[in-house]
Amino acid sequence: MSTRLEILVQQRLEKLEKIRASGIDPYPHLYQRTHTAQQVVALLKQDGPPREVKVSGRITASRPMGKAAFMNLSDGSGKIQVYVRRDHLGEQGYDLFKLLDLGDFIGLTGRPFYTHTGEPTIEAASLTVLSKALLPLPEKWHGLTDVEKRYRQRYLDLVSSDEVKGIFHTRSRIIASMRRFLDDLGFMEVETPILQSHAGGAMAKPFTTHHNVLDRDLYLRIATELHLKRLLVGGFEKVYEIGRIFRNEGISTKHNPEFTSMESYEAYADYTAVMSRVEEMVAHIARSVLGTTTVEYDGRQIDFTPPWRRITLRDAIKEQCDIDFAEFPDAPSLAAKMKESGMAVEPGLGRGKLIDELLSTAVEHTLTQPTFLLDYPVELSPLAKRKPGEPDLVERFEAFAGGMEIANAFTELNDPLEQRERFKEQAKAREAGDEEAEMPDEDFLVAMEHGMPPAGGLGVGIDRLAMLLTNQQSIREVILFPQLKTRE
RNA sequence: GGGCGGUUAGCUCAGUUGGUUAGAGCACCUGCCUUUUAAGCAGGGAGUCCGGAGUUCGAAUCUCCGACCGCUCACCA
Repeated sequence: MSTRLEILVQQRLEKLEKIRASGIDPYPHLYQRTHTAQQVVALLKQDGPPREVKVSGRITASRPMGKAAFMNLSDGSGKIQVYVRRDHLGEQGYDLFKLLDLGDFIGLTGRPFYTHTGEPTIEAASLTVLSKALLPLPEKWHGLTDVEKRYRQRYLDLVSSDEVKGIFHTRSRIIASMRRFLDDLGFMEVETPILQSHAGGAMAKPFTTHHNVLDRDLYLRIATELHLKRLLVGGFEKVYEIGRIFRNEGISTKHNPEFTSMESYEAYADYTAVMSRVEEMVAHIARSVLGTTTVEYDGRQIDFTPPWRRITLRDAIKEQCDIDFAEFPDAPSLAAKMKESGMAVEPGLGRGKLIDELLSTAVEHTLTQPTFLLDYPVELSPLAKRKPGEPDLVERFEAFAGGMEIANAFTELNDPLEQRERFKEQAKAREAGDEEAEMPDEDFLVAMEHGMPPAGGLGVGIDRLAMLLTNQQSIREVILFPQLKTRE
């Protein structure tokens, strides 16, 4: 800590002591306001004689003028100007005012009025210190622009930027709107374990942790899928879970090691039913949160109005790079074709991974408008049901918008014998070095052997949906406390 | 993990070819000011120039090593 900051803190500590010395508790327990800042502004617009109000908030600006001063007081609703006058407040009250700093929380009583310039203002009759701040806040005009500091000390970012506050408010409303949409359709929200002995339900590397008393390694979940399906076995026909998922993979503008997903499962539905559900849900959320289904993202308009474009993965790849993967029944021939088209192909990849490669390198970034890609290779989807008549494919779709995947869904595999076979294939891939291959989960298989109804399942990336609906190009702008390296 | 860029006062930023004591605005302190609003006027204090090593008579500036951040590529949702 530099000398200069120490001086600023020392000055505030001295003021704190002076407040204490005058018999005032600078950190009192309770202050019951009668109005928020916004309510005071509304009150002033009404007719009738102004009545006294009691408000509280943080001092965010101060303009002293000798024996009077104006302050800006910010609370959760907005800000209101405060006028303090020695004549009105009295000697003692004005002395207390002089011991206040930017950043302090105060309460005050007074009558609202309009100044000559028309600013809604409260003339303070009494001041109460609610919390003395010891450290200075970021500069009032530019706020906090140091990106690292914004993430590490998000509270300062929030204090100094209404825009940032707005993004997280919107995120909260997106999730609330999603809950309401699902609840209204009769879905039941549930909670399943984050600590798991098998990290299944997705192709991803898990975080490992350890339970001391049981002396067992556990994984942080990489998906909620396998537990939600157990609930289908148990007889809950429409369930969903909104929760944190952990994946031990790279960090980027589109990836955080922990992120929020919504997974839902509906008995007696298939992926076509889920598809309409997704487009309706996203349109509903956009409408209820933003008032429109057309949003601007990264300089382009995205229209979420249903129906969204539907195209098979095969056709989408054909469209972008003129490769029809159906014509290449095995990995070597597909890899050869990809190399022929000038693509760098990692050796040893299976056919499914090659197709995934085509999707992510050639197709994904082109999908600005909401698009469903349908029918994925079975190797990539060990938990999805095969497409009738096309044994290499499963009934699966992914939804894209703004060049990002935002949802993944399939008709759920409910044949326990086939599921067991699929797990075996995944185990082989894992032995061959594929760390992302599905871990066989015997307990889940036993559940399925007791009978799982046909069902449609869905996973939505909530952070990415929030990015799209708030026009943010980095996932860190929609996660309050994104993962950063700790300084050594 | 690779490439490129960045890190200077509490905050936002300048800093010339390597050259005197590293500057400005906000914030802070003192004085004046009872309708201001990025209040104003006058004065003042405040720095581990990200860390370390090196080159040099002399380094915020050049070189090397390291830390962290951003963008981007690869992996992933």
